[in-house]
Amino acid sequence: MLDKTFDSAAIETGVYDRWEASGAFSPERALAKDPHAAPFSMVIPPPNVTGSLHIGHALNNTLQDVLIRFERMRGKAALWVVGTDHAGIATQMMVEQQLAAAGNMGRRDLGRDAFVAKVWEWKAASGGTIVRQLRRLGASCDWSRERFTLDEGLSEAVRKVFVALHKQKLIYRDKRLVNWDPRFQTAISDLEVDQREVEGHFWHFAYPLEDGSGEIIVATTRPETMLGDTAVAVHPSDERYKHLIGKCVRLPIVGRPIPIIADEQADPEKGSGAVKITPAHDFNDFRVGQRHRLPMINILDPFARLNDEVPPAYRGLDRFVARKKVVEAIEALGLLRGIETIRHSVPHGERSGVVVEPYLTDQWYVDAKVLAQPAIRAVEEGKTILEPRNWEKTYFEWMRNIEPWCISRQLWWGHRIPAWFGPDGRIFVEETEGEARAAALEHYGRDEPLRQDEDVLDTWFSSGLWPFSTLGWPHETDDLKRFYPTDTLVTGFDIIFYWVARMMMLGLHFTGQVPFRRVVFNALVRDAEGVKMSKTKGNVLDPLELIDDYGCDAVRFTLTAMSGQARDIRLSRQRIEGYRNFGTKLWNAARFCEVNDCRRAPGFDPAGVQHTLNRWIRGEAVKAVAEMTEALAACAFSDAAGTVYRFIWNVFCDWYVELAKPILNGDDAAAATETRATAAWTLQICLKLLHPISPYITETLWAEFGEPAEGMLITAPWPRLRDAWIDAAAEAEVDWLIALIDAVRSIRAETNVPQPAKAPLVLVGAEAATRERLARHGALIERMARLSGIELADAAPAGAVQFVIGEATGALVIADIIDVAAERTRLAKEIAVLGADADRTAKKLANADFVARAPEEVVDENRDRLAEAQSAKAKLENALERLAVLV
RNA sequence: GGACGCGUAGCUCAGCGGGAGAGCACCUCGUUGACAUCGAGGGGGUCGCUGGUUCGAUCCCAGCCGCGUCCACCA
Repeated sequence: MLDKTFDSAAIETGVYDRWEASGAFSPERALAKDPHAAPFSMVIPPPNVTGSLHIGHALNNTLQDVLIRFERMRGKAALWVVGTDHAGIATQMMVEQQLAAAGNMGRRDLGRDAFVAKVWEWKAASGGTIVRQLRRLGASCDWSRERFTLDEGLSEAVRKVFVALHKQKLIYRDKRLVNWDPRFQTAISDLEVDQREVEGHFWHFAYPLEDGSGEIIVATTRPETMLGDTAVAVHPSDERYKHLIGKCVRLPIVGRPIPIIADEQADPEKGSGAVKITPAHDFNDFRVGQRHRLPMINILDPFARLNDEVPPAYRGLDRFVARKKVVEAIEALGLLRGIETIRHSVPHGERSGVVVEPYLTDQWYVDAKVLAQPAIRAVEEGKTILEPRNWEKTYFEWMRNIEPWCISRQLWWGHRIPAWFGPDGRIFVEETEGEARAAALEHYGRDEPLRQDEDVLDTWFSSGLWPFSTLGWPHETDDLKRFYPTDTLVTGFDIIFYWVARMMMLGLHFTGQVPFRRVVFNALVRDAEGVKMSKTKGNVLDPLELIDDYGCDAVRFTLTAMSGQARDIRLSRQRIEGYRNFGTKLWNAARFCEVNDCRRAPGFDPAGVQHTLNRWIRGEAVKAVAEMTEALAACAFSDAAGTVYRFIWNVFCDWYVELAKPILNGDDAAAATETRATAAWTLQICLKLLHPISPYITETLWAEFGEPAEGMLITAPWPRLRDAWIDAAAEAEVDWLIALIDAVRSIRAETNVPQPAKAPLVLVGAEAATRERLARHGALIERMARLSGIELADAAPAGAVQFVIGEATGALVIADIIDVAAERTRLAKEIAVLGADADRTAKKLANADFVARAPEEVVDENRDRLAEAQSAKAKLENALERLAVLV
């Protein structure tokens, strides 16, 4: 017996464990049943191991779970690979903070091995948070295949890929400017740099010419970099400076003579037209420096403090302290020529939040340009489809202009780069130290000490291998053969470059196949005001808290329903509440079935139902299943949610159940029996259709209303109904019934007939077919429309309120209650509307161009519309006349 | 500077060539045996603006206005 009230918390407990114990999450189950079951595979965007489930994860994983549950029910060998990402910087930072907070030794004091051990300790103790939370969300991923980007198998894949790319010269070492994060003292990739608008200043400095013949003015937003200037550039065709090219200025403070050079980099339109060149600390200046073979003076240490390349007074100063001091010194020298306050964008480390510095170091790079070509082609050729399709343009744009990818990080937590340096700096890149030694021995002819590269790889390097490394690559495993390429990747568009593009490049290069056939980008979740949720803003909605408050099913349904093609979702508690009510509605519909003994009838065949109502709902079910199947197959999640919502609430509950009541309580035992079985059958369809989105309530109800032979709902077969079960006659009849009941209800409310009062209905001008329908459903109509009886007549009785239903006119006899003036107004309004419609349509049909050019069915449709409007108008006009007679 | 997206009912959004829909909110009525986390009914929109294409434009095209995001650049 179902509880009277629906309590999500009560039904959610235990269900997940039963699913997991049943083996439903693994594809082996489907394969045992059918060894030829088509595979369907997906890999989870691995959440950071440090993470906890935020609303974005909730959305992303709900959608994946909807898909995998749907495909599983469709009988596919459905595999959803799960796992976590070691998240280099994020994790290292978190453990460092915890060490500091606990008053422990810092990372550097601890030393590398001890620190990394601490991180593993932390991972073992607390790394499982997000994984537990995924279970809470109902995610039906295959835990037996859970992976971690730093586990042994994935590490093997990483080493293999690195070494192979190195041997193919697609990974190389280079000394060039990188984005340096002074907080973490590591290089970061271009993608990890955020441009942030800040208040700043634009300082104009005069650099005196060495021969004392004058000065040249340059401008900068970073005055401290002048200590590393090695030239001043002017545009070659700039007449103002032509005579100075080749001369030198004496760099203030430093006293170093530096040349005035001609380079296109200098823009005559900007500032003075002359620009200071600091090759070691500016990306543009670096290129100028290369062109002119200028000295590159690195003036910073890894903490962005000034180093020994600058005058003693500045050494060891923080860059911002030095900045102030340089300005003061320039001013004291009388060389400050102006200060402007400006807003400009300054590069910040996205994780550290500090200003990053262009910094000259040796780093490892991937030649992304080469790897990008097949990845571009695969999308051009449709081997991988990005949805919504307009993301393909963004993808192409980035891929076609891709820059070398800096993959080394000066961190400790991550995949250590498999490169060993010999005493002379020669590098041996091999998968193991043993192989590196062997290579070194061969090269040197004797055993020389080797030192492994201290750096680790960018986290995205290992996540880039995720779709195939998790399936066992580089080994030719059964999983790899069966499940690669994966089918669909559901992810956020914010990581299209970081992750999707890299998986495309690495996947294609190492497997020769695309990593996934379809990428579906889900929206970004924002708060009700459209602001991106963030902890600092305090506008986060915690999905776990929402699950506690409204139930997992409601949260999942809300996220699914709101995940349209739009770029962002504005989530509010109110919205979730609405969908929580939807669950309650289904619960109560099931209770109705229970109370009315609508239980599955063994051997029931929907093909054989006789009663109009049952033939009708059978057809509605066919349509709902078709729509739902199409929507889910196309990842049109919000359409799917809308379809099942309407079918359950507006079709099944609002009409089928209501219309079934008189039958269930009526005298026709055969009809009642058939209706019980049909109701139970329809409820099963409802449960199946809703299950991918709201798995808990449906699984719970399935325990009572499901087919025992089909087992748990999670693995029950998706409904396959016959189109032939759509019965046009039944559809027309029930549509008519609904229209009639709607019309009566509407009139009653508009004319303020008290809710409990009953009135007789007179139908005028009903044709034979309508009379038959009336005979069949009279009792039902009386109940639903609260009528005291239905009669057929040639004319409406005086004082009745009239309305049009098909070819007939309905007359509600409520003379004792009627407000004649109000009724006249009502009729006049209706007539006016119909008249306007008729006029417009008539005008259209009078247009020769329209009749000649519009498709025939549109013209016919308008003719019908005109006829109907005219006929209805005439009937109401007649009613209005009779009303006048009455008065 | 380049790219993408969005402006439709009070709010959030769907529709994307043939007289605009949903949910929530609002108003009225209702404790009939699934459900007041409900039921019945209702009000509310020159579909951002201006042109163009078309027999016909919320829908297609162009321009403009407003909002958002990403990329690049800013000595």
